[in-house]
Amino acid sequence: MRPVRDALDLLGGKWKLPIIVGLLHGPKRFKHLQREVAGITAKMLSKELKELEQNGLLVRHVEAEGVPVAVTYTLAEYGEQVFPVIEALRVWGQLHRARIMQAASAPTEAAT
Amino acid sequence: MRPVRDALDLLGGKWKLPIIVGLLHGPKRFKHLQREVAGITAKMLSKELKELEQNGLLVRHVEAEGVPVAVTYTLAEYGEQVFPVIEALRVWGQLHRARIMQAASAPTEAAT
DNA sequence: CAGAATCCCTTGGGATACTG
DNA sequence: CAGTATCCCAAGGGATTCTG
Repeated sequence: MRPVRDALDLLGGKWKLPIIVGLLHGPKRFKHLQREVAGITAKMLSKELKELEQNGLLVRHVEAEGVPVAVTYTLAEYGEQVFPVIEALRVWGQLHRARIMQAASAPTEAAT
Repeated sequence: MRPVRDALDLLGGKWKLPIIVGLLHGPKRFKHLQREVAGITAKMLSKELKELEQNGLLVRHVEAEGVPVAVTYTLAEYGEQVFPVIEALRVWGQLHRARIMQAASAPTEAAT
């Protein structure tokens, strides 16, 4: 149980996992990432990225110092390791969706 | 991504997963479960159990109507399916612990 | 025992405006 | 573009007390 709590401490909350998902397919810029993670505000994204970076899950890289500065975020190896967690969630989430659909289309006993 | 969000909606938060872990090894009474899930208050446990039951993850069963009434909570098959998620979290959590330990005992480059 | 009720504080997080 | 700063509300969650 303890390891599970540890993981939950680092990956818990509304945004951590979705952000990691957004970075699974390669580095992304701040703005791009914000578009990827539907609904997140700049404030939250900034805050969460900071935490994920501090825990070594991802790496922040300043690409260009120009006036419109360019920064990219890349998943660290350590961050990529959470992939199985995401996969497990995805599988269960699909199971859930199927379950809901079925319940809606087959009110065999309950309703009436 | 959508399925992941769905799963997060049902399993997210501080207590849902720990409660499910507590029920993995068989049915438990309210009080027993509260002891199992370190730190949870009766209020939270009650609230979370209600939500988990409504989503079909577990089943509430009144064993005895006596004065000291007895109620047990059992993981439904649907709830057992989240086991892979918990396992993935546990594995990652252990990886994390190992990483922290190593960082603390081997300040090779960084420190000094 | 199993939980509901009340009170209250803390945190998450959205909106908007501003800066390097 | 990549954030930061401020304001502010709603939800999360703890402590305590009460009841069937």
